[in-house]
Amino acid sequence: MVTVSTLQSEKAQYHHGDLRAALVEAGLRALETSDFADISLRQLAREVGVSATAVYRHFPDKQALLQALGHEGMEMLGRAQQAAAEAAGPESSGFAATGRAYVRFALAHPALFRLVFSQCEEVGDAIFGDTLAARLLQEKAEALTGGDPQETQRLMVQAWAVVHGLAMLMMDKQLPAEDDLIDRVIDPATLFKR
Amino acid sequence: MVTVSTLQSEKAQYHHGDLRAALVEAGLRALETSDFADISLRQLAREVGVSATAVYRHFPDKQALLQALGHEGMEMLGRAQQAAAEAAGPESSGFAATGRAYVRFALAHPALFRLVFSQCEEVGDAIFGDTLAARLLQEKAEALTGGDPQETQRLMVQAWAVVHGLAMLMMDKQLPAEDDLIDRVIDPATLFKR
DNA sequence: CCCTAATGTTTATGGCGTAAACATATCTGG
DNA sequence: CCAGATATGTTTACGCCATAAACATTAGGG
Repeated sequence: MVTVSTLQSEKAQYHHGDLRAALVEAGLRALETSDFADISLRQLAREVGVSATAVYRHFPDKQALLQALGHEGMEMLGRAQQAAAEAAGPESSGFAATGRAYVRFALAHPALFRLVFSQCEEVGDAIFGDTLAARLLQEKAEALTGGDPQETQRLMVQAWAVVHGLAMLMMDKQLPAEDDLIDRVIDPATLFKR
Repeated sequence: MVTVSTLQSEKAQYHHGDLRAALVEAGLRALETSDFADISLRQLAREVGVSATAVYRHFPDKQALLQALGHEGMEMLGRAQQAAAEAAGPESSGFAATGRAYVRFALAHPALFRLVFSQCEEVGDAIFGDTLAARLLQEKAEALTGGDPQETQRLMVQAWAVVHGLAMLMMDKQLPAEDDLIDRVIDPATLFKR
């Protein structure tokens, strides 16, 4: 329990050290137990031990803080996808593993997942941009369509929509959040066989 | 412009007539232009011309008002599905028409659509319960699986997930909200051929 | 080494949800 | 027909929130 930038005692210091990072960290922690609609700047400030308005030295407004949290979440999701793709190896079914990782991430961090999609308009680009998961999916789709770009795009959108919809419906308790249902819905043998 | 329960002049009356219905109506109107996180009881009360706390004679709290709005939205969505199913006729492709109607409803009333799924846990039951759309979908799914109930359920969940995910991703600007993309993704010739 | 910019704090404003006490209209039974 | 009782609104009040403005402290570069 030591402050970041100095070796002084733990006595209250006027300057925090790295308030911005501390606020983001506190925000991510809050999102593990609260919906993002219930996050308050004052509460985060309190948790970090700083006055309510100190936040505004690092973020122009609440929206900007939420955006930073969303960006953080987006990178976490991207890393989860990447890790799943790597763990699955380069076989063609690796794509399904990334789909399952997508849904599991949403169920493990629902508030953060929702925040990501309500704050960032480029999640797809970030996740599908130039990642292993993206290459797996595109490879699979192209193999099935013989290279037709229109059809390839359709397959990729369908795949994304299925996992995103499944994640949403499970988070919203429209479907039971059960692993075997996830596995059955994202089974590449049925989802991509045609 | 006449009050509901009396024929008196339009002068301010102590009693409103049907405040509950007026609040729901105002709420639905507000949801056409604002996200549901931004609607306030005080604003709705103002619009209806009543004191801020009058709301509490008809709803225990804000959550209850939102729930009522969600219920209303759920029925609107159900009617849209039913209408689409009827308009498409009983051919097997009628199912696709209900899917397109689902996505178009979401894009036409995004705040209401989101509210429905954040307030009601039984949307699927309400929409898929005993409607024409539900019968079309189940028929189609059973025809493809030869009656296997497990497989039928999987197909139905996949179908719901695709349209729900597509709606969400388009609302969140992750995908362009274009009609021809909707049509291509929900084409029964590709979505259900296997 | 001082002074300037960066970073925090205090104070203030207006909006919000909601509880409590009070006011008025409608309904219901004698 | 009329007196409560009940339903429905209003006023007032409280504590929380986001945010703006003015002020305080500190760190770091000429």
